[in-house]
Amino acid sequence: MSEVHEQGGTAATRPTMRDALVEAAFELFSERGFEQTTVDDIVSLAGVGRRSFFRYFPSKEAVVFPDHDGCLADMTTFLEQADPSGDPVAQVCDAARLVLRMYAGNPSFSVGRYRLTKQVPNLRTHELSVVWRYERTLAGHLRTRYAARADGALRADVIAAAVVAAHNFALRSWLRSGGEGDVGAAVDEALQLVVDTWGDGAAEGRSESQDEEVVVMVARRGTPMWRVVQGVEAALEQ
Amino acid sequence: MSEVHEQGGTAATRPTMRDALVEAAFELFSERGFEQTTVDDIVSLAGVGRRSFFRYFPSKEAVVFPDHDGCLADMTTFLEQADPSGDPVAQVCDAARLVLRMYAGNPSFSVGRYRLTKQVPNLRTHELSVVWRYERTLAGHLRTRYAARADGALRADVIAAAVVAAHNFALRSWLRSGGEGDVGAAVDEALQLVVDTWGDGAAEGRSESQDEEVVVMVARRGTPMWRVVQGVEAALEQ
DNA sequence: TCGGTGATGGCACTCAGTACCCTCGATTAT
DNA sequence: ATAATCGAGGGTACTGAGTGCCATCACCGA
Repeated sequence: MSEVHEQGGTAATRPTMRDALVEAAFELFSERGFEQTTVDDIVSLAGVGRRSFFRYFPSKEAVVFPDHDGCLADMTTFLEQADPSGDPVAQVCDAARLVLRMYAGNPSFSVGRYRLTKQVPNLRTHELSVVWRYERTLAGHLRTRYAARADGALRADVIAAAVVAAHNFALRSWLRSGGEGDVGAAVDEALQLVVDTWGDGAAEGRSESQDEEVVVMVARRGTPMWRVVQGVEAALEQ
Repeated sequence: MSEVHEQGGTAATRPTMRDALVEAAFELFSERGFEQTTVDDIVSLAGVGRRSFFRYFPSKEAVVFPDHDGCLADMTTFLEQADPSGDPVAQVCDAARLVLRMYAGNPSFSVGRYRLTKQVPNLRTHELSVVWRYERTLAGHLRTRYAARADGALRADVIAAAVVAAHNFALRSWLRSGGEGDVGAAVDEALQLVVDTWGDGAAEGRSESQDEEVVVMVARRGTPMWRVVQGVEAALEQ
């Protein structure tokens, strides 16, 4: 387990300039707005050259989301190390909680950023692409775990979208409140809906394990046969 | 029911210039790529002034999605006119099918656009914001319909995300294939997963109709598959 | 001390997007 | 009929994001 993703090498050398840029950017963004702030304004406040800004951030929007690259990498390694026999839905929920932890770890920054992204269309769009990468990462994990199922890829995409939606629902509610209350509990509650619906021991009726010998398959009349077989197969052969 | 959203007034006057720009843009995009094409290239091929391009499209990316504004408006009116007593999940699925119809109504255009958006990050991001508007529209409908439930807003967001994910799963598969096969059926099948999970008469409390609707198959773990299939088949198809 | 490497600054350039103003044609009021 | 108005489009010039290229400087191994 490496450190919590200090993307530089030896701990304290790299962050200086990058952090200075982020700090300067947020100072200007919050006092005069995103679109009213030019990159030249940021670099002159940070006391660095203009060219250096684009060495650290690919665009002016990216400086608003400086921590997501590392978090995405953390999520990726987390899922790679996940137990191949555990409930994949629970695993992607835990992966989503990594993102939450990042937001909750810096409430004032997160709330400030939220207010900013809410107002600036460009930032909203950029946030969508950030969220999209998380969602694709979760979906990728689920796809490999559901590879045996005929509808595995579809299930993976749907569940990943549901997890992200539930996570964002609770997160945004917390951000809207200004960072008051227990986000962790709120996200747990929201994700519970997804786990109850899609996780192991939910849905098409593996009736818990009251016996360990019996499997119950529930299907609506008219369900295509292949779908039934799939469900039974998944339950029996796992 | 107005016409299928001819956003101009008297049918044939408006489209000329807008369509000419779209056509010119796609010709250049497909032959030399999106980023290698400037707005000046487009307007000179279309034979119009540069300023006119930005009168019709707010950005260079927007010309790639010329039909989504109208489709979003159609979706909005469709949901406004939806039966307040019908299954809201089925309604948002039908709303999603409006988008599908737009894609399916012009396969070659849709496939060309897909190949483009797959390669160009800027276009992928722009597509995300387009999809996001659809999702928020669906979620808004579900929120009003689920207003009575304590977790209504959460359910609305999760279901909307699931519908969009299922729709896009089938749509993208079709686009990847170059437009071969029956998209409608594929989307129906994908959305069925969502309806089965979240729609009226699914999951949580639909024990009231368990008699004529549901079949329960009980088997011991280790039962040969053919025996299970036999039993289920007998129960389902009698 | 020299050469290499990586981080940074500076300059110039392209191009998206916008503000402002012009032209032209059609409609309408006087 | 002429003038005023208005809407669609063209043209010019400007801002600012993002990039390519090169110079500089610090550090480091030989």
